Amino acid sequence: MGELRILLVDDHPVVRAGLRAMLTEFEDFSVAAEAADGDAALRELARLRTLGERVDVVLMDLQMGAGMDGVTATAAIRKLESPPPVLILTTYDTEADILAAVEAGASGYMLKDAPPEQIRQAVLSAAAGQTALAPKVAALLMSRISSPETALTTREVQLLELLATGLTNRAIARRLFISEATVKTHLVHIYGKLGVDNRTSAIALATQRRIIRTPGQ
Amino acid sequence: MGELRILLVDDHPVVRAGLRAMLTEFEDFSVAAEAADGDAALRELARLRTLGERVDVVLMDLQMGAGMDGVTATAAIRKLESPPPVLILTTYDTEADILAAVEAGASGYMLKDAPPEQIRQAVLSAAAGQTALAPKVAALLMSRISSPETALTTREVQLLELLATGLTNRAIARRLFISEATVKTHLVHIYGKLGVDNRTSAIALATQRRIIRTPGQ
DNA sequence: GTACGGATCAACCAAAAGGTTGACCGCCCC
DNA sequence: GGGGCGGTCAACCTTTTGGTTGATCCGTAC
Repeated sequence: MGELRILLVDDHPVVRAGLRAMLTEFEDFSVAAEAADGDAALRELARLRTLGERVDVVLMDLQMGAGMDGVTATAAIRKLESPPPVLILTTYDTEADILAAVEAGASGYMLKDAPPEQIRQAVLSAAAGQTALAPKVAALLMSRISSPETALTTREVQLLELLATGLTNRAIARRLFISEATVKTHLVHIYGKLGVDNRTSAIALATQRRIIRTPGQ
Repeated sequence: MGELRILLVDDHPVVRAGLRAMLTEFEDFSVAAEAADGDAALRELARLRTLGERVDVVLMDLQMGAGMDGVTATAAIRKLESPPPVLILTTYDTEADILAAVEAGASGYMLKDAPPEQIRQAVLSAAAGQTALAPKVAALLMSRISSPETALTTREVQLLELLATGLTNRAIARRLFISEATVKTHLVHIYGKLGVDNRTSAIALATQRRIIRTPGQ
């Protein structure tokens, strides 16, 4: 099928340069375009299509400093007609990131600390319509589907969000028009599900897993 | 002085490839060696010295997946005889990271989302024995010295970081080899400076003000 | 050399949070 | 229409945290 044409999406110029160097060195890869965020990626894709140029794989970071994030961009790309496969290449292997990416329609999920050969293989797999998952990611997905009982209820997530802003139990109770006893009950449930025993570790874990946004917005 | 010889320290092969490509493209730079963590960096430095090879600048990431972290490595390098300048190149611009790096003896602090030209300039500055700071970083340091009474001490920031990981006072005390009483004293000072009265709001505020990074690393 | 600030520790008390048991209600699902 | 689950509440007790006062040690700045 000739050379593989790739669209690089990452907000770090250093990383884009690295991927370009790494991918074009040995294999028959070429970089069709680069973008620093999701919006730019969609623009580039549209531009290349009007020019009649092919894009075989989109290599996408999830965390972008500004502009559209990688998950949103992936979902948008997958809604195009005959969309190119999107391979996620990111730093973090958190549950929420992975689940969000897969839900958005990503064809694979690789980590940036992977050796070049693994990344090249993943790009080839994605281009061939196959799924490419980093070993860590695959393991996490497997363990996740086997234990769904740890999921928090919406009320519990709501509590967790207020918790993260630094409110006391009494303040949370007043905010939600419930009693302090109920707040404590919810917290005990939350701690149990997250496997922690105090509010700060609950916040730390929930933030890590992207169950809530970073404290104080 | 001829070409500038650089030691790259970053746990991501992609980033190392990017820096290599970016730095060697136009300027008279050459990559003396690469390392994936602090231990490897020290080994490479020792190896190059026994070979009589010069290293003009160490380009160092702070966050390493495994092995010795960037701050520890920087401090270790600066303890060598006639140590090369260490230029930090990392993703985060939080107070905690910056202060730790400066204290460890870094010659500069740049962010990975900086344009290539800025990074090249910073490497040149560092090699010339000058200090190179990203604009954001410079601003933070300025504001800190202009209002020292509300500024947290490095020890306090360190405590705050441990706090955000969900550790109890006792656990923090053990981690830092100090008594629980001292931890409580520090916390009271932190609360006073931040204008809060409990640990969760301290974390929320410190995260908002970018004194620390999002909890749980 | 002394004054100051950072870091360390202790003792003490008050307040908040953590943990347990048990209970009631409303809703949805077989 | 009974069982399960999510949400609500109370009483009780233990542990942790918050707040205060006061003290020592060690650098550095003046």
